[in-house]
Amino acid sequence: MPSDVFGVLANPVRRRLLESLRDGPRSTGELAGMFELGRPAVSEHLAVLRAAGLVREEPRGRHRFYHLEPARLAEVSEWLHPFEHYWKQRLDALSDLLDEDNET
Amino acid sequence: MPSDVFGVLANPVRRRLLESLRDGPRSTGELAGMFELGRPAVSEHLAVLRAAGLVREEPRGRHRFYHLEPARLAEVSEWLHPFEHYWKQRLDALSDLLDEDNET
DNA sequence: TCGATGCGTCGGAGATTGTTGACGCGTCGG
DNA sequence: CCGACGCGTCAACAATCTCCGACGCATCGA
Repeated sequence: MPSDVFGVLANPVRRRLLESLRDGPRSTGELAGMFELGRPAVSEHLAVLRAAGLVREEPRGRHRFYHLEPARLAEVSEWLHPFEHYWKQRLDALSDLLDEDNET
Repeated sequence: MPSDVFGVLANPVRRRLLESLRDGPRSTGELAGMFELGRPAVSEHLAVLRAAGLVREEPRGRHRFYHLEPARLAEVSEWLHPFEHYWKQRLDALSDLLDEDNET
């Protein structure tokens, strides 16, 4: 039960769950059908995502729909930012070498 | 031995190692001194970072200096990008809501 | 050459994580 | 009212991570 966002994203199933939810809310069974995993496993992953505040659940009849709540992903983006400057500097130097008469 | 970048970043010690290396290359012992961890543990973490291509090692006498190699962090940034658009939109909508009415 | 230093690596103990099957609870259709 | 459905949760096992002490290898200083 990783409570920190980085730990949550370390699992590929959880990343794919978040990607799927970008297209709109999905029910548990719908999400579980996308993986070759048992439904309890997917349910656990959804619980982890929920505990981390990355999804919100909306009970609807006997289904439970999960909505994307990507606000906490900003923590990752902020951690990444100081490095971004570094690698973009390198990429810029590279593209300067590749085409010198093009400018953006 | 997580080989994927997300798994590597899941560990707080490895994240702090990368942060330290932003200020310039450091030797193993220098890095190990920053943590309340044994040197073998730090050495293992550095091996993980190296296997993921996030650091480069430069042997120098009996020391081994580690350099930051943040290029692969771009994978995380790229994965994050589609969500970034989403959460910035949500934050704007949130401030709009705060202006007119409140409700729990 | 010899001892000390800096480091990686191996084996194993302990903790954490991932997955499954079985079960219970609420909801819908007849 | 009753059986089927969708779902979460629990106990338990398997796999993975993390850490340490012990060891070996290369390098430096004397």
